[in-house]
Amino acid sequence: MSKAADTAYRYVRGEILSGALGPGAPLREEALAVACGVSRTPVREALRRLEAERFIQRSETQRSYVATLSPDDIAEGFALRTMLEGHAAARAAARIAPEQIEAMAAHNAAVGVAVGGATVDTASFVAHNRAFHQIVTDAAGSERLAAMLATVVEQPIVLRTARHYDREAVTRSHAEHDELILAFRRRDAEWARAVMTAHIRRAFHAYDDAFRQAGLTGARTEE
Amino acid sequence: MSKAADTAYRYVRGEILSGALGPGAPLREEALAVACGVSRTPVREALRRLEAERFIQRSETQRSYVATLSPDDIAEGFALRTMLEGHAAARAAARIAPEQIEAMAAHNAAVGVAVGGATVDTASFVAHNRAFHQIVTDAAGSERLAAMLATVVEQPIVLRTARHYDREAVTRSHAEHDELILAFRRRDAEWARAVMTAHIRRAFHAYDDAFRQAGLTGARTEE
DNA sequence: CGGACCTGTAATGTATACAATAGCCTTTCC
DNA sequence: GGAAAGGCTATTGTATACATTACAGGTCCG
Repeated sequence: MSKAADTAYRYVRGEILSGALGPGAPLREEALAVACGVSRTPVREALRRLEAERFIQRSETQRSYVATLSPDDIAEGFALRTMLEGHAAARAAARIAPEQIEAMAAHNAAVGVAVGGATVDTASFVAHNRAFHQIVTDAAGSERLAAMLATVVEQPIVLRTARHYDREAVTRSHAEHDELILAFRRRDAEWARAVMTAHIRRAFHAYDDAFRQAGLTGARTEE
Repeated sequence: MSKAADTAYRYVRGEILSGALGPGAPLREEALAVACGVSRTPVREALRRLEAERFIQRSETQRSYVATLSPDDIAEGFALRTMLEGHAAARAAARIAPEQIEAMAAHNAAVGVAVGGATVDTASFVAHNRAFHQIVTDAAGSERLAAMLATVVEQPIVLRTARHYDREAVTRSHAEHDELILAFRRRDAEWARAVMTAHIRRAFHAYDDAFRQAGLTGARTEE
């Protein structure tokens, strides 16, 4: 995407992920255009892209709103992420380069520092956790898969700013990352898939616990 | 989408699926605009949507071309479709309405007619097969899942016009559909998932065989 | 003779004006 | 006073003009 469209995309996406625009908030093209100093044309392009990525929903009358996720939507999002990221780990095990494994180890060492201090360094944890997972997605070598993951990975980020991470959860996360690295070193696709699957499932329940604690209706684990 | 944008979307999509625009063909906005009697603006919107759905790829310099799929892309597409449609079947088993099951049975009866004659009625088979699978996707009740499936289901349609279906393959397909209906009647999610998974995997190999027969490089089953 | 740069041409990116449509408020009639 | 209908306003859809960027061809210099 080019300059103005990219500006609009990042602006709207940022407003949504930061929580400045909550679920259901209306998105008027003209207002967004003046807010980020471009014309409506690139704003429209950004909105359509965000719609494809499920950040935005449109009414039957073509008006745009920040997406509202039901508990089932969230549970389903995690179910899809579990499958897709497990699959990505299996593919990555056969394709990942040694340098990428080292980069993952470096990011996970940083995660260890972030969760090992007196208080959990949430910002650092989030950044290195994201980078760690991104390497797996990249190593899987499937753009289609990467695009699908993009629509489910960022979904629950809104809550991240609202809560402190549970130390036990992030410590487990760190250990699971280490095990994934071991699976990659052995190039064991099924091991990698299993570790990643368990990792995302545990993250789902950690998220769900925090969600309920925040006084909202939790997602239902079905099936 | 509104009128002009929808016109452009269907026009370009149709040209790609019909094979009139082969893989790698350049897509110039102005030319497409005059071809379907609208301005560049709705054409651009259609191209961006088709890009999100992976029908179109863009060069680093922002030019648009009909997507070219490598053998690994195709194999990966089927792998994703296997996972996602298996998941859809499992979800559908818990949610599908009796009328939907009856509709599936009706479509599969039509499939039986299409594949049981002196020659296979390809057009009828394709139409009813598609409707059958669409009911499963709808019954799964997840728009996100439906959107993901849309990007992998149509992928290999280009070849459908070029070959006659193998009678054994379509007959098996018919039988597998029947078994899926049985699983739905019992509301057995894991049975439904297993049947659908096997169904798509078999379809992949049928596709791959036809692909090789057509003198092209077949997709590689990896892992 | 080859390569690099520069210029012309053609494509895409952006802005803006205009058209169509949906929503809302007001007004009018029962 | 309420409900329905009509017009006004706000928002999105489309077209077009202009800006910007990339590709290609040629020319100039080494």
